[in-house]
Order: sequence, then C-alpha cells, then structure tokens
Amino acid sequence: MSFGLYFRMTRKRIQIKKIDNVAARQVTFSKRRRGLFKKAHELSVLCDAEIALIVFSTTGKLFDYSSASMEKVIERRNQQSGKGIDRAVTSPYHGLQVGSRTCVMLSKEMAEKAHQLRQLKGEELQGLGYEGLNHLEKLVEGGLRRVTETKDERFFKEISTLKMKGAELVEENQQLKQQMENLPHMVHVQPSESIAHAGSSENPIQPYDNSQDISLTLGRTWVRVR
Amino acid sequence: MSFGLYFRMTRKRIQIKKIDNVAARQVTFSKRRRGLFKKAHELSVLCDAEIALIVFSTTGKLFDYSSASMEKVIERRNQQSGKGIDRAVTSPYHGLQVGSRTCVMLSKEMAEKAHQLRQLKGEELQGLGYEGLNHLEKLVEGGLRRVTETKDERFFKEISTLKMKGAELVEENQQLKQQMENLPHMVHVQPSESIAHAGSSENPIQPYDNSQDISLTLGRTWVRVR
DNA sequence: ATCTATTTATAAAT
DNA sequence: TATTTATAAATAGAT
Repeated sequence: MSFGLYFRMTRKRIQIKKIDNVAARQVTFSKRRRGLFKKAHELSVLCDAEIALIVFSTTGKLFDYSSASMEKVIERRNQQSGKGIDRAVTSPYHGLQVGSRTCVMLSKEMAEKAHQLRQLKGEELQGLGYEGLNHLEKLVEGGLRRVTETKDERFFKEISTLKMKGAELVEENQQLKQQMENLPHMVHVQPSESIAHAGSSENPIQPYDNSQDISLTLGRTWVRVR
Repeated sequence: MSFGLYFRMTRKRIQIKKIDNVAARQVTFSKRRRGLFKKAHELSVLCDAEIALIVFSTTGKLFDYSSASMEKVIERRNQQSGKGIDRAVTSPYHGLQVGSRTCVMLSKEMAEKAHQLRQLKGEELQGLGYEGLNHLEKLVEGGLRRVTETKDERFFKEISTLKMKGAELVEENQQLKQQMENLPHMVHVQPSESIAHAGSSENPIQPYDNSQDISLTLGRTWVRVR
C-alpha cells in the first residue's frame, strides 16, 4: 500500500441546497431521514420531550414519528399556538372610562398594557379572533418596517460620516506629504515600522489623540496595528 | 503539565435513557433540539422534502418547525394516513416519471416556473386559496429576511473595511507627524486651511491610494480629527 | 456561553 | 440496497 499517491476528491463537505442528481437525492434522503428520526427519538427519551415529526418525500411518500400520539401532539400544538379559540371577548375593556382613574383601574390598565406588550411579542394570543390577529399583524409589520428604516438611516449616516472623516484624513495626509516634499532634502524620510510614542505638547502639529481608540471596536476583522 | 497521570472519564458515550439531572437535561435538550431542527431543515432543503416538526419540552414549552406551512403538512398527513386512496388529490404529478421528460413537459414546467416567479412578485394570485397564499407569504417573508441579512452583512463589511482604512490613515498620519517633528526646525509647518493638491510621485512614502475611497467609509466612535 | 475530546452522522465509493 | 471509510458535524462534559 502506498500513501499519498492520489488524492481522494470524495467525502467532502456539502452545501445545503437542493441536490440536483435524483438518485443521489434519494440516497441522501434515505440516510438523513433515518438520522433525523433517530435524533428525534433520542431527544424525546433523553429529555422527556413530546415530539411529532412528519416528513413527505419529493415523491409524496409519508414518514412520521411521534413520541406519544401524533394527534395528541398536534392538538396540543393547536391549542398552544392560539388557534381556534375565538373568545367572545375580543375587546374586554370596552366601556372603561379613561378619565375616572382609581388605583384598581390603574392596576387593571397596567395589566392590560403588559398584556398588549406581550402580544406585540407574539405571546398570549389565545384571546384574539381573526380581526384581532389581523390588527396585531398590521401593527407588528408597521413596527418592523419602522425599525428597519431607522436602522438603515443610521447605517447610512454612519457610513457617510466615516467617508467624510476618511476624506479629511486623506487630505491631511496629502498636505503633510506635500509639505515634506517641499522641504530642503537634508533629511531623508523613510516609512518607519515602529511608532515612537509622541509625548509631545509644544509641537505645532497636534499629535493625534488616540486615547479613545483603545476601545474602538472594528468588528471581526480587526486591524493589525503593526 | 504531565501526561497520562490521569484518565479523563469525560466526554464519553451516553446511553439513550432519560437524563435524571434536571439541569443537565435542560442543557442537553437545548443543544439537541437545535441539532434536530437543523437536521430537519437540511433534509427539507437537500431533498426537497416537506417536513413538520413539533417538540414540547418537559416544561411544556412549544418549539416547532415546518419547511412550508405546518397546517398544510399536517392536513396532508391526515389525508394520507387516514385514507388509502388520496394520491390523486395530493400529488398531481403522480405517475409521471421524472426521467421521461418530453419537450411538452419541459415547456409546461417552464410555464409553471414563470407563473411561480410572477406569484413571488405578487402577481397572478387569483388561483391561490388560503393555504396557497399562506405558503407564498412564508416564502416571500423568508426572501425578505435573507435580503435584509445580506444587505446588513454588506453594511457591516463595508464599515469594517472603512475602519481599517481609517486606522491605516491615522497611523500613516502619525508617522508623518512624528517624522516632521524630528526634522531640524528649518521650516515651520503650520496646518493649512486650503489644500494644495499633491501630485507627488517620487515621495519615498507611498501616497495613499484613495482611488477606491470614494465609495468607502469608517465607525461610530470615529476619531476626532481636529 | 465557550472549549475540545469523542462520538455520531454521513458523502462518496464499492 | 447494504457496507465501507474518510471526513464533517454533533455533542458530552468541563470550564
């Protein structure tokens, strides 16, 4: 047996996108389906979880697994995710006067606010009928839109600020270079690799104050400060 | 450090039985639940399978995943597992061999793809019922999400690139100032308000290439360049 | 949460 | 379809 005479291109990492080759797709489906069901079972046993898993192959074949009763799990989910139960109480606080505030009313209002807040986060939706859910959805969509807009505004603002600052620095550098170029060539200037710390104060050119820069986060791709 | 003085009993194989320790069980639940959902998603993408996965933790918390619409998958299963003769309804392509593609079929598929494309743009929605619209909505939402994510990634990348460029400029700036400081004070340097354009070339200090910087930028706590 | 030694899953070949 | 094997991914236990 010889080592390293040829390189195996096989058994490599794959990307998670639809497998084009039909045969390969079926093989993978078969293997991974087994793996998935095994993992589902293990999770249910190890952690005492209730699990329902339904898989349809491309060809329409059904595979399913449930730690208990499929119907029971599905029903439990239906209740939990707040479907079906349309309480007649879509607006329980109808008729309350805002002006006449007692402590009792305030605490009720507080509770209601908390409830609304949780609903905006997608919780406690059981009491909502179609109308209510639709209204809530519109509300959240609007919120999402505004959040995104705000975020984008800030991105753009930051970027344009940075561009300006960058341009200023470029200009200043050019000035400095220009000035050095125009100097009598008594001293030969070369780029220095290490930066002697300038503890100066009387220098006509103010040393750059980098006291804040220590805490500058440049994200993942941090600059190598040579 | 010494070798072989003790044997690690850790990270060993585990048996698939309910984990007694509550804390450990919760940790495992969290880890394995993530893994399970990931695998489910991968299977749906790789093999174009339709999947529904419902998990209830011991504490009663619901986690679910569906490659399409949960309700649709469940409904499809109800039909499939309940009756035996449901094939014709659920899969209109049943009986067609994938391999035997004629020109007619290809053109049909093409037309179908074009139709789907227009639906993704919000057109030609007449033929869709509740389930179809819901599925489409999920699809478009997912698309929106990915577009936003991609956009954000680029923003961040640009910002960090700009920060790097900025840091380099600052450094160069410092070096230049340092060098000037160390020069014999024959020439008095003062900051000029107007910038003479430096058309330099023989300068031993490489001029900063700002040809790209027009479209670049830099960070929030940016340096104050006086 | 983060780190790794190990186990487990699995892609490609057979 | 099952088996094999190199490699990638998941994860148990520790920190």
